[in-house]
Amino acid sequence: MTKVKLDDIDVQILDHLQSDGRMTNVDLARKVGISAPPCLRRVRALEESGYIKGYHAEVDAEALGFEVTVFAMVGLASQAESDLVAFEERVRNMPLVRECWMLNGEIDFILKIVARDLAEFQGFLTRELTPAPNVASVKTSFTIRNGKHAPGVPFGLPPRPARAR
Amino acid sequence: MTKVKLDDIDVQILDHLQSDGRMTNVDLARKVGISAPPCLRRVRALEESGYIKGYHAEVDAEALGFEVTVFAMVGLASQAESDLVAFEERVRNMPLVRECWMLNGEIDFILKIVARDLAEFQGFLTRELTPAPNVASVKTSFTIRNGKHAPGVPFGLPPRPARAR
DNA sequence: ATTGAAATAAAAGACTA
DNA sequence: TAGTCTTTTATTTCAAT
Repeated sequence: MTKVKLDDIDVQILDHLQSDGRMTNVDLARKVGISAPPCLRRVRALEESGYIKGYHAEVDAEALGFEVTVFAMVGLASQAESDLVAFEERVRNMPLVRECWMLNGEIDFILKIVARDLAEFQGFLTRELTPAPNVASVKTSFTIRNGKHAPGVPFGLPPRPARAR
Repeated sequence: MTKVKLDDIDVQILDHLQSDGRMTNVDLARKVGISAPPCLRRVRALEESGYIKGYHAEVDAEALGFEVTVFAMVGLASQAESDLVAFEERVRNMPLVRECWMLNGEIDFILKIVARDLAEFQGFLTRELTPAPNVASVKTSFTIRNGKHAPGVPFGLPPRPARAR
């Protein structure tokens, strides 16, 4: 099911779809230099093998009334694997938590939280996140503004930065 | 150009496209309960007014060989607005920096950095980020794994959590 | 595995209500 | 502003190389 290796065209397809997920297949095919049918087959294969996990419209949070974005650093009392998994499962059911990453070092998790306003965020923090089982510490940092929001991964780098030339 | 107010159908459209950005207009129209042409007109209006900023394929970073995701907390020497903007402009030209948020408090910026491997990240950190003008401090936290990655904003919440009922 | 052509389906536009 | 009809364009399948 999973393709063994991606060739250069596959990577170009991923790069283009990462930038413009609604590009038509004929445009995509033209840009990567093959005809439409094989291009579509490659896209389907990339989807089925999991290299493409989904497609999403990027919305303007502020314009839609979500004016509060906060990063929360969460420390847990127990770092047993089952407790880490339980915490992840819990945040998966918290709509305001948009991203959750497990970190090394002192802090156990970093969460990206999006709320309509300060009241909504405060209610979430004091009634849902802080009182959650096993949560030992929560430190929050409010975002002032977003300076860059690039999707996904940095294709188009030198695969290995040449060390000496 | 910008629509004055979004009605319930517009919000449903945004919610659906945020979850599945390649849904066909016919499917979308059916799900929100209107016919295809007005649905497409709404989508175009949402795009042109900036509520929809773009569409992106979500790719599997690890499967594609990007095994290092790091959050970096960056403090600047000068927080004059022109210097803040200059830093944002600089990270916009760093492909490994995928997101940049300005924060309140001690730390000035949080960056999400994606690299293929530790060597690539270390090279970036020591040769590009730390030596950049005005950078006073950089603290990095490596991610162990991703527990949740939801796109965009939490539609489908009670618009105001009822305070008493 | 790609191409080129045919069939199907969706998107875009004109018009009506 | 929504809906119906029509045209255009894209997607998908299939035969052939």
